[in-house]
Amino acid sequence: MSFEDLGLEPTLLKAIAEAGYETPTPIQKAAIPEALAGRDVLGIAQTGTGKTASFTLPMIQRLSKGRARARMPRSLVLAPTRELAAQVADNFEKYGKHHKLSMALLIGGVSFADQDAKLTRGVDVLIATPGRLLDHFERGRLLLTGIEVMVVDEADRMLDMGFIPDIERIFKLTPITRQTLFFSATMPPEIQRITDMFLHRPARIEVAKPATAASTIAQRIVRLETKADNVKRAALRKLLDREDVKNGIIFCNRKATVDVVAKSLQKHGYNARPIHGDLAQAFRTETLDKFRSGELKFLVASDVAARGLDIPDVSHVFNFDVPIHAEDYVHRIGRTGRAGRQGATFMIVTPADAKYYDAILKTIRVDAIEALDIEVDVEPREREGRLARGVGRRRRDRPDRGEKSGRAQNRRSERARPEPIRQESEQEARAAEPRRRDEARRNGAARRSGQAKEAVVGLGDHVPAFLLR
DNA sequence: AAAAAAC
Repeated sequence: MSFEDLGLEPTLLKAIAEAGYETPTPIQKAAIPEALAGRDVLGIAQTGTGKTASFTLPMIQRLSKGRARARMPRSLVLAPTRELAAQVADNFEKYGKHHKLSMALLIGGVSFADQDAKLTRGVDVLIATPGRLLDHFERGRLLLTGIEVMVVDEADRMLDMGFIPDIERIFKLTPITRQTLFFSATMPPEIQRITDMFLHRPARIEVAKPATAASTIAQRIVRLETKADNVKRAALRKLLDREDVKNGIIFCNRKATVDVVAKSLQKHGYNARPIHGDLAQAFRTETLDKFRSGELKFLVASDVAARGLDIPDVSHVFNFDVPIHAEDYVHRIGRTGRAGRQGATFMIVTPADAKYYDAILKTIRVDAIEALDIEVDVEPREREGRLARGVGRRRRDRPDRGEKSGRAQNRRSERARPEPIRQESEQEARAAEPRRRDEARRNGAARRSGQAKEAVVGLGDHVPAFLLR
């Protein structure tokens, strides 16, 4: 079967051919005809399955007829992270090159005015992260009543990130006549509830996971006797030197560790740059561009880069820290060995990581990881790296149990909160942030005091997993 | 023991 058989028009077929694609992937085969017929689609698929094109192609075809009006976009794509949103925008550019569709990318960290100017001119395709989209909406710069097609990408990740109330709200701002294309790698109950509520008789399309890690990825670990970061960094350098690395991603659990490791590697003469959510968006974009083009060899990353990012051809993945959740390990190592290529991964494991490492072994094949001996001639420095270990990091408040209302507790704990030691980050300083944190605290309080069965305002009955951790 | 997302 080829793209010609899916019902796509000649101009699109031309763009697909020019991009070098010949055969549609399973999700494209199944989803494109349904979407072209105007049906809602529920796609259960992971990244790497060709899911982005399965919604951009039919959208371009549908939107090629008609014109956008000022401040009333005709379609909307929601993505969980800025990088993923930008990637969807690239996809529209690639396949829409022979159409004159207008497009706007609404993500945080970049100029508001430019985005607003585009909205004023009218856009066919709006691609956004939920926060910035609602920001524009609340300022009255945007109407969602003209939405013909709405796409939710990586819905289960949005759930993890606490975006579901926002998604629900955005759904309610769009007309019920819209076509909805909804994608998620898994279907936890809360996602099921959303699809039951907002999708109309969807075509349910489930595709197999892309080839599992074990086959093309060589997984190895390095055991260290200490968790001291300076020793871990020395071990990392040894690894980088002994391997023939074309390019590699080095994952750390904390943003502060990402910064320290990247700085340290640079100091030792390695071509490395950090990427995580506290860095300026321009820097994030630039770093990713350099990494994709080959100008940058080592990307030191938080889990912002673990999922979904389309970076073809990474030869190595290094886990500087053992990820706390086993599924993150799978996502991290999945950055290499893509499209049948060979990939190599290494992870530094210290005695303190035993519990998390065991959980990972249970998730993947137990015999899949090979241990490697590395000589490290560096003495552990325990006191070093205050930031890297999160000392002085602002703690999330723990509301007391008791009969006080959630609101009263919030006010009390707001006052009791100690001054943060380090400077507030970009996100933490946001004016509306307390709203979401209040919600989280209220839900957390209800849960802890055993009232979890009561419906939770704004989140439905389900308390997202990240609130319970 | 975390990260992600809004001037």
